[in-house]
Amino acid sequence: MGTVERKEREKESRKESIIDAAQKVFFEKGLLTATMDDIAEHAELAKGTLYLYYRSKEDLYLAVMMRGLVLLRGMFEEVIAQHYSTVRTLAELTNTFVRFFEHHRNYFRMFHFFNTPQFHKQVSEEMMTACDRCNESLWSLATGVLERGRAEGRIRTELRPIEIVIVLWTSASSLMMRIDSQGELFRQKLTVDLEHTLRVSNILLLESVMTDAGKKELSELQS
Amino acid sequence: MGTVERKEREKESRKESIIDAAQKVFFEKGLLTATMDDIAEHAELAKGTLYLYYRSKEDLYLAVMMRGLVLLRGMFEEVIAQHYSTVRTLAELTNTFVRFFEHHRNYFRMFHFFNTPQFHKQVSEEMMTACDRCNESLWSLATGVLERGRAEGRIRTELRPIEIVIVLWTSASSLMMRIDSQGELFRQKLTVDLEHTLRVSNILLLESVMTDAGKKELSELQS
DNA sequence: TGTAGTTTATGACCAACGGTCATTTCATTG
DNA sequence: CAATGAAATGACCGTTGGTCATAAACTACA
Repeated sequence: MGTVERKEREKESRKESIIDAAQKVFFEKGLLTATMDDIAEHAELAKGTLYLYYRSKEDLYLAVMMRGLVLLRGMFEEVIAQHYSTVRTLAELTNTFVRFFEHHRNYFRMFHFFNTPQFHKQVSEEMMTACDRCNESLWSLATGVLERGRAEGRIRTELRPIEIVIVLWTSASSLMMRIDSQGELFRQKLTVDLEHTLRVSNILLLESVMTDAGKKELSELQS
Repeated sequence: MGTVERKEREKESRKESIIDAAQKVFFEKGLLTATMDDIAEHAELAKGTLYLYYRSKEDLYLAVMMRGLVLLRGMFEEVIAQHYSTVRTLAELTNTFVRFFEHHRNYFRMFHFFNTPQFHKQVSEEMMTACDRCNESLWSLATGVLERGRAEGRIRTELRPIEIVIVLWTSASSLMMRIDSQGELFRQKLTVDLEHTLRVSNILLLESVMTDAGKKELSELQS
């Protein structure tokens, strides 16, 4: 009598196929322009059915965004699995984040709304904590590396590892967000290449949290 | 026959009083929750009248936001007028930005939407360029200081002054934005004091764009 | 296989809201 | 005091997120 289990599986796969549809629509139109009717049509379901599986449009949006977080975490894990030196690992993690931005921009864009104040109110408690957990597990990969670097005397101690992650992540994200939305404007009106700004800024930030030993190793890596 | 001039003045003051009403409502409810009916009521006008003066809700929002930009620019100008040394001026500008965040948080919050991709589409061309100009004039205050610092050999040359401004501004803003929306969460769940993170991160960033001479002067200022 | 009972799906419907426009009100002018 | 033009109004519209009474599909058991 595996009926219950089968139902469970079916429910799960239905949820997934709804996310598939939502992803297509959100990627194409963004949060504000996408409509639930639109998603329902892509999912070949009635609108009401969507609400049996997700509490709100925003919940659905976050469900898609979490796929991006999981993807990025996988990329981070791959880097760490290479067992580079601490300093090199940090540099590679930074580059990986930039690569994620370049290759999976649709997912990256979704991260922005997670920081929008008004956005949170539309989201269910469960989905919010699920996202928080996912985000935390991502950051903890980096804090792990930083702790090792601290023990090795490569990382300065003014900031805790978690604080360093926050600074690096926040600063890189917001610069990439700006590239995404205003990159062309900056290039044309101010002749600024924000991609260049991003690369240099990442290096400067990394340097700024490293001891002299760390800086030395980092600069050797650049060449 | 100053009729035309008087009409012009009246129109201007009507626009201002609409912004007054909009400001009250936006401060209280934010962009998404605030409604045009709400603003109309506060302005003691019919909703249709608002649209005689502003093209859209978003235009109105930006009109309020620009007050914040102007206010901040004034604060920056005051700092510069003190004629501190270049390094000290930069440090003071950074602190001023943080102070603006602390004392005028309602304005600061509005800055966020300016970077939201979907947001731009609802905004009229004129309002957009007006904001751009305002923002530019703000940033150019800082680039001016940085250029002087460069000439004095206090500022590194890997990044152009405008790029440095972008990095400092973007990174500080996004950290403050996070403090605003998730500060308590971080304090409770990760025991992280993001205000502390912000202060240190600002110093690290400043250091990272300075030459040794600049760094020396900066560290003397801290004590 | 038939039927009672339960789960899942549906789409007409609702309320809220941004924005419009025909109509009215007000001010200016000669 | 009309005549003319500008400014203000609010009923109205289309869109959209979300709901819920009803229907369809599926399960379980006799």
